[in-house]
Amino acid sequence: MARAKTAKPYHHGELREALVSAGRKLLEEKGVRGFTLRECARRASVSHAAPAHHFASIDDLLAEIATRGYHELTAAMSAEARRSGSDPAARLVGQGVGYMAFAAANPVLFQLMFSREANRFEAPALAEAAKSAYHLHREAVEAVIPQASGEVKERMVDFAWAAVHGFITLVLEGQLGERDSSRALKARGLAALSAMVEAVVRAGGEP
Amino acid sequence: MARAKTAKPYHHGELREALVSAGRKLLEEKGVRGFTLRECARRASVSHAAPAHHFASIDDLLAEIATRGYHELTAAMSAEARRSGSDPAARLVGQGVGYMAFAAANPVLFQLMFSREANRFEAPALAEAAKSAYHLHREAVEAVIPQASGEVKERMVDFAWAAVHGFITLVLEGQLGERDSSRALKARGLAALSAMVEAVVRAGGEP
DNA sequence: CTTCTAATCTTTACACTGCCAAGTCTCGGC
DNA sequence: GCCGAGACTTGGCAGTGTAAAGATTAGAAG
Repeated sequence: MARAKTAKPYHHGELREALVSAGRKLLEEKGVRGFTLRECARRASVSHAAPAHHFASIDDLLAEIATRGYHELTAAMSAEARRSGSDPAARLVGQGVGYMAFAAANPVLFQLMFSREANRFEAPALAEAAKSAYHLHREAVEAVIPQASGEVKERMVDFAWAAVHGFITLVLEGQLGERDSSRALKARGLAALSAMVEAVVRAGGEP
Repeated sequence: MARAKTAKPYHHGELREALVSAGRKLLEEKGVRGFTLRECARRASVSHAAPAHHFASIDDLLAEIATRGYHELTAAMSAEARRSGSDPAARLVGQGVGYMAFAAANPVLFQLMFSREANRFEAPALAEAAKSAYHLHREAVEAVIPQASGEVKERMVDFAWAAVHGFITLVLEGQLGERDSSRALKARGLAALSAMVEAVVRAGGEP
């Protein structure tokens, strides 16, 4: 029988993408505990069992969302680093700015990415995506202290990441006093980044 | 009618405590998403609706668990600081050790305490408990750099906490390479703490 | 163009969840 | 002894994840 043009087709066509996109919004709105497969399906205008053909389980969808988050995070970091010129220290600060901007724009996703919930469903693609972000950071730190020993470099890579990541985590959760986390990041983020880079330079320059 | 001694009494007696205790274990076992009110009730050998008389909702129970987590965290920090003697720098390192030990022993709870999920609870007692941990830390940092300006102190309080917190978060999630997070914390935790204190002392000593 | 297969989506079903309402039991004060 | 107030249970409802089976369609094979 002929179907009216406005009727929705039986096959969605890009359901996988639609689910990831809807899921991401839902995640930011309701948090990890409020995240629901059926609601994702609803927002994609599809039956509640449709997602099963694209994701084995709800954790599978969350893993995919987290993986894309890492890709976006990596992109944000390297884009901001590129904008910061060629000075290694400036580039490291730039990467940090990109890191913060992503976290501020996707706070719940950011926490999911760095939570046990994410790594639990062992997804190789997720681990891979996380690793590439790590390597980007490692190179940026090592470029700032090229003359330092391997041991010191190792420590400074950890230290720099920890300082930035910890700062963001605490701000996002409102632990550092400020109510508006986005404003707080802008206001104090650069100071935190500067302190971090300064500490790295000092530790790396004087053995 | 007379009841055998072995039969369980109709009134539990300490159900609230039992639920908190069971819930805490369940949380570490299954994660935030696997946490279930009915399973808590089951583990306390009680009907599924019993918890309602002690906690208004599942978030209420989670908030209570998180609140106690903060109390324990504060206790662990100050106990370890006390063990570290009177030198401010040593005490600050000690507090960090206590912080790390708590996080390593209760990784899921730790993440819950510092997650956006916890902010949705809107529990005054939770906020209060978090604040007291913050003040403990603030005092320890300020004691290391008593001559610094208020502005610098402020920044270093944030910086020190961020560095420690970030380090733990990354280790717990396995981002820093190591598989065994407990081992990684012991192996590299002290180095991270030393780097942090050193940076604070330098920034506070030279205006 | 027809046919057939595989992929996509829907319907139905089941065990589970949080929470609400209405009962049952037991303790503590009168 | 009684009786009210809590503490707890049973039963029920809407919502969840996911498994099974049927409906629909796209796209290849003929």
